[in-house]
Amino acid sequence: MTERQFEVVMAIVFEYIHTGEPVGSRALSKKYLTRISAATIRNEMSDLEELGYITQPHTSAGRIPTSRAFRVYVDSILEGKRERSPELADRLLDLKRQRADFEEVLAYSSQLLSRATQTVALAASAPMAQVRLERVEFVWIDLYHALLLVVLQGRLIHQKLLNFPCEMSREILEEISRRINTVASGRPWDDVRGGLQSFVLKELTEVAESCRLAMSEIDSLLSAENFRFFTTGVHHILGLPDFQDIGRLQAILCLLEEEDALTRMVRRYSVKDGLNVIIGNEDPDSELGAFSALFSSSTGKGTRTVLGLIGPVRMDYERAIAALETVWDGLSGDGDSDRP
Amino acid sequence: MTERQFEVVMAIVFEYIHTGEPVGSRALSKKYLTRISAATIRNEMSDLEELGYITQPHTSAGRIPTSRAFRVYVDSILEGKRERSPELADRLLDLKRQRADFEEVLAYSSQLLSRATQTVALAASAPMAQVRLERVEFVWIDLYHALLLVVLQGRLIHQKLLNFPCEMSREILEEISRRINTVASGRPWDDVRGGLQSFVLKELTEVAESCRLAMSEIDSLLSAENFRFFTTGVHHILGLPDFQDIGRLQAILCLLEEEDALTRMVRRYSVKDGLNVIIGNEDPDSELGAFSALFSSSTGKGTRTVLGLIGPVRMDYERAIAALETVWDGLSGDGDSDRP
DNA sequence: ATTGGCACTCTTGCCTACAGAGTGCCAAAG
DNA sequence: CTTTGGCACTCTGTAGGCAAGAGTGCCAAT
Repeated sequence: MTERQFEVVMAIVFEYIHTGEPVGSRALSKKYLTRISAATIRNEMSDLEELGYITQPHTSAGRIPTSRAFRVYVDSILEGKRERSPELADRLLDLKRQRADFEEVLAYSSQLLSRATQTVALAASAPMAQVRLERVEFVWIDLYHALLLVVLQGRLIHQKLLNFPCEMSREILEEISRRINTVASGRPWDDVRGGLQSFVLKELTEVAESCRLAMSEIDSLLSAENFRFFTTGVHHILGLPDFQDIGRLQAILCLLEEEDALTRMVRRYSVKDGLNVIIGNEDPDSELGAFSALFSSSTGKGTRTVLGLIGPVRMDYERAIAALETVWDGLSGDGDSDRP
Repeated sequence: MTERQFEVVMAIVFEYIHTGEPVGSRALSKKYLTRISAATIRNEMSDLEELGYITQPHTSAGRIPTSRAFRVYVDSILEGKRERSPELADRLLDLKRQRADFEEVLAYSSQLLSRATQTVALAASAPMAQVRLERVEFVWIDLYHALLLVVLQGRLIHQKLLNFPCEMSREILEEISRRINTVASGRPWDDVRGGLQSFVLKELTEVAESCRLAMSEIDSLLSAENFRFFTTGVHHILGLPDFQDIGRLQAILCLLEEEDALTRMVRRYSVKDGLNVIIGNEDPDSELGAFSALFSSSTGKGTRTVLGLIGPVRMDYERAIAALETVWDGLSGDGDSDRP
């Protein structure tokens, strides 16, 4: 692709993002590429169509960029340096000042991002296999129930109400906590789970069944699948002019309502740390359909954190990327040691 | 309103619910009221329009029932006895068998109801002012943080991560728990909060600020406003033929995403126990717009539980009411003493 | 009080015509 | 060989006109 073809692609994507309508050669020549005439641009466009960067909805309409063109556009934005949008800075100060529960911070980040970009925002975190336990606690409720609390590094807390198959006194629960904490505190769960299981079971044979239950619940709480999601701003995408036809909206709503689907998506598109951009149906297996997604993710202290947004393919990537990076900085920043 | 007018209203509503189109006199005469002729029905319809039960979208179109007609229709359904739909019974067995966390049961009920009715379902619970505390527990995290657990009757657990303004040792936290539990266990929070506050503060002056924080957090956890919502099935209402026009959808999505708005609505429309039906813009202040809502609610053991669904005004109330009652029975049933 | 008949009204779908926008190609100029 | 202006062609979207269909309102007869 020549330098000039690149410029044409960039101009087409830019114009299309801002108008939503097929872009004609004359408009390009007038608004962006005044040096070259419409006829020349027509020739270039003809070539670009063959190369798969643009398409015509029908003969004698302007051109629409394909996902390939969006990819070029987005990559070009990502290459350059962006400055963080200053409007969000104030809000981020609040976010850092209130040293709240990390889950609250996630929820707030999601809200912030959604409002800033007018798209659906999504924040999530999940423990990794290498996560280190701070402490495990059983809060006795009654003879058959206890609340299992797993405190991870960085004040992340996971919990589950347990229903034991046999009677469990307060003392036995304390005994189990003590044993688990002795072995597991400060160590990666993956390293201790094997030894711990046999150790606890051997010592406490009369409540073995309940112990096994407790161990397996800790296991599933700490499994890498166990993302906790915060989605915000679904109503924003209803207002977009792109989605008159409701079918696509329905598809994305189904996706957002099903935690399994979200998990699949997040696991698939945040494999490498940092900012990932997934465009429309660039990947035919994605469940995004006519939507694009940006994900920023990182792994720290055994916890995987993801912040992302989902919007129309024809979204203002420049603004979206800037907003995501700003909020991400606030979320993962080492402001006051609130986070991995 | 005469007996025959009532029949006409019922027939119009029934037909409109099932076709979605204005109902003409001829169709009524043919399908529902074969004894009387179309002309007679036209006369009745003319009267019913004056009475405000039906409207014409334009001259020479069929009639559309107003919210007043829907009210008559729904009241007539509610008067009769309904049998519980047997298809849901199997699922409810599962729901009862797994004696899970009450919040999990709520979430599952919401899913069940949503799937059964193809509408948005909503389940919620909140403590009442008269709620009795089972126990209060502080789980020490570090010198400045603890997890506050408030265990209510019926194994309902509320929690909040606290961030203390001064150092709090494990021992002090245990001391505070012990004091609170001595006074508050098994008693209504409203009765003890006043005395408790001064009692705890007097004894533990050096950590007074932190104690005050803890007390006020318990207060807000137990405030009647503090509903926990589970909404499911938003994608269903996108498929409905009624909402081509996206504006109304956006309104309802905003409502569903904002907990404050949901709380307002639930508090307003579940004042009396049992089944409440709110129709379209029968109440001009409601934020439902073009939607109807059914709410079933009850107060038991100091906890208010609400199960409801939101669908188009033109919804199949008969099915919806049956489904809601079935799931509600399962949710609030005394199956195995899991609930208020 | 009820009913059949008839004129009137309003929507919907369909066809045509037409303006507008954009391309593709060609021939001329650089 | 590249660039450019010109021109014919194609497709969309909109507006107007027309006919069919559905439903009402009214009136006179039962």
